[in-house]
Amino acid sequence: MKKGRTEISAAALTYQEFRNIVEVSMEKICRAVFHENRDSIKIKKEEVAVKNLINIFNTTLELSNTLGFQAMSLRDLSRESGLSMGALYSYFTGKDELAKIIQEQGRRIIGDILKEQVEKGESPRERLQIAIRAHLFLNEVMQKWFYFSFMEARNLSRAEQKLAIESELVTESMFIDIIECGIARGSFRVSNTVLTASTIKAVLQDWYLKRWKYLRRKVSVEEYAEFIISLIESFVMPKEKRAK
Amino acid sequence: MKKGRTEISAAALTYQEFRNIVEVSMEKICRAVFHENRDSIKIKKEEVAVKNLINIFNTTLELSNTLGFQAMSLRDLSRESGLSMGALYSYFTGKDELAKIIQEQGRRIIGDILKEQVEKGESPRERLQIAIRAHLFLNEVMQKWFYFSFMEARNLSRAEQKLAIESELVTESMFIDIIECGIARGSFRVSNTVLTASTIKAVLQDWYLKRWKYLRRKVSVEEYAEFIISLIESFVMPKEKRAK
DNA sequence: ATATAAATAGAACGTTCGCTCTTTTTTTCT
DNA sequence: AGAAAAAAAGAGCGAACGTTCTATTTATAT
Repeated sequence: MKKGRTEISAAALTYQEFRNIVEVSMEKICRAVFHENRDSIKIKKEEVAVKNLINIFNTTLELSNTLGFQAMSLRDLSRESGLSMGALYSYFTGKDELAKIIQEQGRRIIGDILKEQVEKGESPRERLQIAIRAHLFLNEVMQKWFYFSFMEARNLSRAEQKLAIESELVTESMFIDIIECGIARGSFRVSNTVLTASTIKAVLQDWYLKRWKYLRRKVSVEEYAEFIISLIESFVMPKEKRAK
Repeated sequence: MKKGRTEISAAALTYQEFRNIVEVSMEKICRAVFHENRDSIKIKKEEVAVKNLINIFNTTLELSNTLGFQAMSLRDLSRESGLSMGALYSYFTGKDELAKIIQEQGRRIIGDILKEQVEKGESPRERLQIAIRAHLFLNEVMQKWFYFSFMEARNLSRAEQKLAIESELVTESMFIDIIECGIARGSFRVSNTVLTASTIKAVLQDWYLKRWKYLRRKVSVEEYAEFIISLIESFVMPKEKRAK
């Protein structure tokens, strides 16, 4: 058994297993984007479209993470992706729509995977642990997307901003539900459920916002996950219940 | 005594007192900017320069917080500040320098105030409480600056980025020192000092990164401060030592 | 009141941007 | 192999940007 890992959540995925799930999701998502936007995408053949969409999304995330989406010109994207300006415009109708699609599809992957994972847990404690690990592993695997999503939210349309905010609150609600369930069952004791859930989100978010820091210090995502779990459990659980 | 406020840190400032300190600092800082850049600023009279610098900085922060600094054109800044393009360029040599000056002066205010406040505390517990409150109160008063500083760090020069990172690490070191001192005196017990300090920074940062959330929920900065203090103390202090 | 200095105004310049459109290249099908 | 369809290429367009420059207005001093 891994250091610091409690037996209680053996059902949860490891980080490696997570990587594969997301890898597969990426292609599925690009295929979905292709089908949903058949009218605006000028490409007919699915294989060609999916291949280039993956390229475009990845290159956009790469460039946006260093320059910012605004500062990234479509000429930059053209050069780095190897596609001409004309070719790019066969895959989306404009720069704004490109950002919109990336945001939407990312939210979809994340929502699906998180929900699926958390439902595996049975006790509130187990669900809390799984939720923290799953969230952090997602942050790690899709780090560029999370960073992009957070930094570029300002430049979206009002409607898109609402969706991003809603998405944040839904994830937070997941933690609120887990905590409330734990309180009802007598295993948790919390002074302020909403602030507690909000704080959990904040420390999880730090993983992708300050990745340079954790990289420099050689903190692994598993190590960080176990630390955050111990921090939160020390706050929400009476000491005698925390023994393994 | 305020709800949730422990007697131990009566020496710490209230939020209102904090507001005044920063208000005064702003004019002092603009006066310093004027004197330090006398060669590049084309304005001769100090009163005129200081008045317009305050205007320019505040308008820039206002616009940058909604649009982003990149997306803010100098024509936007001209319109909103009431100064013409020509006038603007009498106060700085270019858009990049404007961002640089704002970052530098903000760091200066924050560094000065934080250090001064924390030195007031005597016991590690008191210093930890003061540091958390001071940091949060600063985040609140200078919220637009913090948001600007975080969001626009990518677009600075390499040298400026180093300074921003260094500044983050210095603040973190302050928490590390407090915790280590607490451990040495036997009042704290922590599994990982660096990660603990890092986590404190993360939850403090959330206050200005997600201000919309706390505004909507009507959480006051004082309430948030007391919550974070209770969270951190439950993690770093054995239960028996936390009694008031 | 007038001359001088200081500050502001805003048109003009060169560059780069998002985006379009026609031409060329590649692929597919008979 | 050759015709038709699909995809990629990249020059070109108008708009907006940062920046500069000269003309004009405002303040100061004699």
